[in-house]
Amino acid sequence: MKRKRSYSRVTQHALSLLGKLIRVGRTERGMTAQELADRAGISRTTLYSIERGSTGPEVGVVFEVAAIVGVRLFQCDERTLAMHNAHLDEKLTLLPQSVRSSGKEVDDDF
Amino acid sequence: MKRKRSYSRVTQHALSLLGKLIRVGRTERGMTAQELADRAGISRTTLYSIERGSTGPEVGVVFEVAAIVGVRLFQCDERTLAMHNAHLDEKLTLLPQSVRSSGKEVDDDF
DNA sequence: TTAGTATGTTCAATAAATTGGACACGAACT
DNA sequence: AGTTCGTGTCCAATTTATTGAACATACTAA
Repeated sequence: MKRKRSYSRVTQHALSLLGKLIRVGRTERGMTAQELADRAGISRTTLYSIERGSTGPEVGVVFEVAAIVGVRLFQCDERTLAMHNAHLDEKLTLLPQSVRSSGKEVDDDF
Repeated sequence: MKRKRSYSRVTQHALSLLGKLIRVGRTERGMTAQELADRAGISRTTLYSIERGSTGPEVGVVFEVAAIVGVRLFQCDERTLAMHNAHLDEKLTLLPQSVRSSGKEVDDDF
């Protein structure tokens, strides 16, 4: 079966933006594409498609590259990241483990 | 050649966090995993691995799923996203188009 | 200007993700 | 209680991304 997908504009814009942020970050740090690719453990070809904002590359790789050039996805450091993680774990235990018909609104900051 | 990769903690934490945010968002909206998967045009299996914070899934798909359940990656709407995009385009034209490799120091502060 | 690199971009071979199916288990509803 | 449905998780077949090589172009420093 063919795997044809569509991506919303938000997604495309977000990816395009991320790619540009990575490119700017890389250039500002004086790294060549090859250097950054080596550091992230990927090929220059893949980095190229990431900087182009392609939808295909693996999340892990994209996040890694972003981290290397100082682009923080959640605008916070690792400590804060871990903290939010822990907090969400709590929250997840409070939510119903299985969605039946219609669960509703809980609200939380962040 | 086998593709063995390593992921920094920041990346792992970010992915873990994102997965949890997606799961919380989905649950709060009363969607089943299958519903969200259908909506994103992916299989439940893939959504599962996204919610688990796997590094493998495609960025595009992960971003799409996030968007559907209301998780904003850059903490802003599509308008702002497009604006930042345009701004970065300007910035990119100002930066040198090519980086000279000079064995320069890069600080990995993450 | 020229030599030496960095980048844009393509492509076939290879490695890996995605898929639907399957199953057990647990939670929610009557 | 029993039953239905959502989830956790594994799998082989299929679809896809990744890679390294290759090349042209474009930029930077001498």
